[in-house]
Amino acid sequence: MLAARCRRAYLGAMGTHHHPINDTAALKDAARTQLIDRGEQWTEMRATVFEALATFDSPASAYDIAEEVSRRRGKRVAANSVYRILDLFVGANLARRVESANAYVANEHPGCLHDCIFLICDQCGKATHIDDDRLTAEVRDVASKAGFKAARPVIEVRGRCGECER
Amino acid sequence: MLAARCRRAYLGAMGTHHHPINDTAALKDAARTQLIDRGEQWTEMRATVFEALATFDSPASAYDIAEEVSRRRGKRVAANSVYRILDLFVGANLARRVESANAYVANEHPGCLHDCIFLICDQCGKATHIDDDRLTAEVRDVASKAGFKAARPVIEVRGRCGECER
DNA sequence: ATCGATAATGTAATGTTGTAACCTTGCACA
DNA sequence: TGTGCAAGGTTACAACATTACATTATCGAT
Repeated sequence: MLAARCRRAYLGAMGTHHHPINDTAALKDAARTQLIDRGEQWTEMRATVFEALATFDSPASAYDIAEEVSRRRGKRVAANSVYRILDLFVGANLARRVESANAYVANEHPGCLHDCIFLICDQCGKATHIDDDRLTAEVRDVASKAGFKAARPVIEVRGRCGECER
Repeated sequence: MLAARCRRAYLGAMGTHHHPINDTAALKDAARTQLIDRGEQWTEMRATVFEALATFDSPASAYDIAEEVSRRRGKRVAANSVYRILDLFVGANLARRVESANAYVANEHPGCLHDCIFLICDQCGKATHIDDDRLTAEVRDVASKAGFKAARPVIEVRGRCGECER
């Protein structure tokens, strides 16, 4: 199962590591399990939002997602409903917010709680996700040395991805 | 002069360092010089926007700034005028955008081009700015190793400042 | 000094992102 | 059966950002 696998990776090494790539179905299932474990419900609506989110290949705005969910459900779903669910997902580590894009991505390894690093291409808009616990620990450390209690590091690198750079 | 002083600090060491604190007048003067050096005009409007920006003690939204500028000029100044000038300032390193707050802060050392790290307090809203070239270089390096050409690292730590934590 | 080119700012409208308040539905369980 | 609560719907609005086009200011060339 995804979460266990990730935990192993997380505990095993403090350096950069990778997560297996998952198809949407497995990812969705992992998300469902994760949410239920937290005592939350896995409803049709939430499932649809998660699926919609997971099928975008770039960070998607809440409005993008609302549109996709509306399409899938065959009826208009308002943005604020989507926001509620996205907030829930972010809180449960099923999704992440990309601050510099006002957009969201599915967490490829639900339940893992790394601080994460996003590389966002200004050309094609795609975001890739890196885990580097040593580096994020350093960011927290620098904050801490400044007398600041870090709750949530936001590390997002804007630039050009390999594809677009070529 | 500020810029020269900063350049020395920047070239001199690749580690954490600090910049002298400046009063608004000196800061404004440094900003003016910096902008003129880039072949841009230093107009009344721009001066007012810069002053307004510099007097906020937390990151200010474009609308906050528009309001303050309106007050100072005694007539309504529209948000888009402010956005234009803020974009110019950001491009000239006179100001920075805080992505996770949709807001702007004056650059305390105009003309310096560090990647910067912000610590933003979720309680009081204040942002403090840290330069740590070693750490930001590492962030760029991690991106680079992933085949990504880093243009602009966004490193913002959300949490509690020393004041609020007490 | 004035003319013309260009840069800066104004005006109005609109698009996008995010929240708040309140209502309805459906389900669990006394 | 009722009643309590979580999820989601509806409506309205607040906050952030951009676009297109008109007007005014600035500056260099003459």
